[in-house]
Amino acid sequence: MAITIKDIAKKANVSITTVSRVLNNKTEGIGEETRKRVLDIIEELDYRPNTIARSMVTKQTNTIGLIIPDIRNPFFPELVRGVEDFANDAGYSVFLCNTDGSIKREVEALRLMKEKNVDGIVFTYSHATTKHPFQSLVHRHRIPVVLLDRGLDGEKYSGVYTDNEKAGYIATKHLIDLSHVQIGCITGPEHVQNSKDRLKGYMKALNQAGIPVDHRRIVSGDYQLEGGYRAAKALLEKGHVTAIFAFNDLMAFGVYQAAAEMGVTIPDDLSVVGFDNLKYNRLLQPKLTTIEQPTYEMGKTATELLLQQIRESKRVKTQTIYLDPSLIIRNSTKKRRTEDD
Amino acid sequence: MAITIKDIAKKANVSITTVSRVLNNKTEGIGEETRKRVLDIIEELDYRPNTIARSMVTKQTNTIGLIIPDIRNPFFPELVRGVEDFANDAGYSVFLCNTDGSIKREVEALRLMKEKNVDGIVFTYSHATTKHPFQSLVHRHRIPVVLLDRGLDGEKYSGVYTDNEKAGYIATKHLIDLSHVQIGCITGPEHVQNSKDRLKGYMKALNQAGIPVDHRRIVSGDYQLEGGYRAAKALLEKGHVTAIFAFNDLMAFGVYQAAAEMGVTIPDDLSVVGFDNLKYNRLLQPKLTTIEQPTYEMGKTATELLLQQIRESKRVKTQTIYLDPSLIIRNSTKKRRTEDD
DNA sequence: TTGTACGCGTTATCAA
DNA sequence: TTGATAACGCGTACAA
Repeated sequence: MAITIKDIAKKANVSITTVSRVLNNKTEGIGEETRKRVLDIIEELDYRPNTIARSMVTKQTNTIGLIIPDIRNPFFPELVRGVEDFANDAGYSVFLCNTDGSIKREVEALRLMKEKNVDGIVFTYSHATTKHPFQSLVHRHRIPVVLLDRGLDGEKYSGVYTDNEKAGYIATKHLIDLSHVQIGCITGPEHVQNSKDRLKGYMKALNQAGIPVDHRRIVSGDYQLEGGYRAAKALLEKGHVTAIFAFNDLMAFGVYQAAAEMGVTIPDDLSVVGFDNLKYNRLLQPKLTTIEQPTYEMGKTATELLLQQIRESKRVKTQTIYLDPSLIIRNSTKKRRTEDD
Repeated sequence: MAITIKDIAKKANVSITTVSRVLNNKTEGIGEETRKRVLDIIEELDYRPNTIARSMVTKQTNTIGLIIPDIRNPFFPELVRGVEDFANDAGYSVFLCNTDGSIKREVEALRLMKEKNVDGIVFTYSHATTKHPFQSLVHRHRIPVVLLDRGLDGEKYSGVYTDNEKAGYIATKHLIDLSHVQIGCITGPEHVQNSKDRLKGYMKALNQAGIPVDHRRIVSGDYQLEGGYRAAKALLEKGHVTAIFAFNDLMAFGVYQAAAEMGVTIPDDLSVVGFDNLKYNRLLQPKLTTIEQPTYEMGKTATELLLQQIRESKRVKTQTIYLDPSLIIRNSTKKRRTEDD
């Protein structure tokens, strides 16, 4: 059998209460002498309190859940480390759960987290619909939640996001500044909030420049390389684009592939802007102009917010934090060749 | 307050024992009628048993720990999904922990897992030294462990690996078959077992072909892009290599960068073989010849072994499983130009 | 300053 | 077929 608080108590000739006090650093009501004796014995036996038993009474597990679509999407590892590092430093462990963006699995994950009695959940919410069962679940269990990266209309829950509308705006503006007019864009899945916001920014930039929005130039992607490839093919075949704004780098990779196959040269024939500034996009030739979001930071911030919410369980007012994106100009964008050149 | 087994019992006019039986599908000793009644009420109240309380008595948490160096290394997400998917399907949750390959953090992670009472641990063991505190920890707590990807000399613990020696052999053999003689190699960190094994394979192939091993052609890397870059620069500057075998794709990426900077053309001036077959190495130009290992499968298999060990807690004999690597020939390797050409 | 005793929600043992 | 009750290991109100 594992060694328990009782064993320590017996060996130190004190009650378990006393040991418990020492364990929890209760300063008052304990003799310096006994404290030391207990501490020594704890050390000697390498005793660790049983967190399960402790949780039974404290109702806390020092554990949080992290629900994401798919860790294999290269955007997420950085985010996950942000969450993990902050959580660990604060004494929390994290359950990781992949849902592949399926509502069914999101609900399962949520239930699971509840059963595991996590103290809170960081959730990258793939479905920006208010009908998501998420709402009733969270509400019924009163479990602290912070949304991350992908949110929900309104500010009903705390959340940490990149300012996606702004990002979409500056990316598109950059292309406009390079004299591009026929600017295609490849969105993420339709139900993902950050994609919607990036699209807003895209349209805003066009409107502001007096360029009419042509819906044939807006193609749905899936945030995967393959979707970017297909979308780019469609855009390039229908012609009439001199630039493409892909809503993430992965899809921009697909654009590169499609362009290569079709004999379209980047950036001479086609300018490309991506999103995320993935570490390994430096492999691309030419180097990709892209939007950088502070991914690691986002994970950290979300976790910070969550722990805050957990500790001051009184209704801390929900906060929504938008972090600033920035445009990184490299070699995949270039001034459009005009008839005059 | 959350709803408990008591509430169900009261509402169904039965004892908690009966409810517990229904919950655990005890077939014998329960009336079909009462079972149904209880089940209905459980459904009606959407009751879920408290896993913590359950764990208190069963000594099982249905949780496993997964300890890896860094999820941001693109090799690991695939591995992690393999573990996660298998574990989840079997009703287990997984704690993820990054150690950055530091022994100190590995030990911390191990302790943490122990405190969280995980039923078992999947561990990618960065330090193939028998002095690792890991040993005493695991032994003292009698906690099932399966090593993954990176092991330990000997077969003291169950483990799932790629047959790295074979992989190193076929990669090198491929270069030799292309008439290369001056073949450099960039290893992983020195204390990592899989790097040692790959090196064995490399040497074996050279020996078999009667090519003397030149230790100036063996450079230590770190399994990171940057280390591959530095090592490649060293190899190319000292000259005398017409081919490089990088012990992972990430470092092969670094080789590409170094080559580009130094005006060395792949594959005309330099053949390159990588290792891992990362999904996004398809972005490289020319496409990378590499070793594929069944990463996802490895994660699955390791978890399968672990759960087996957990369930049949009687000393299941330790198993070591080697999965087969395969060589994927693309465009980064080419027959060496000889003086006769 | 220290200790006794109860409760957390569940399973398991034994009796009815 | 069912139920009363003792564990599991810890924190804590209350008593000493």
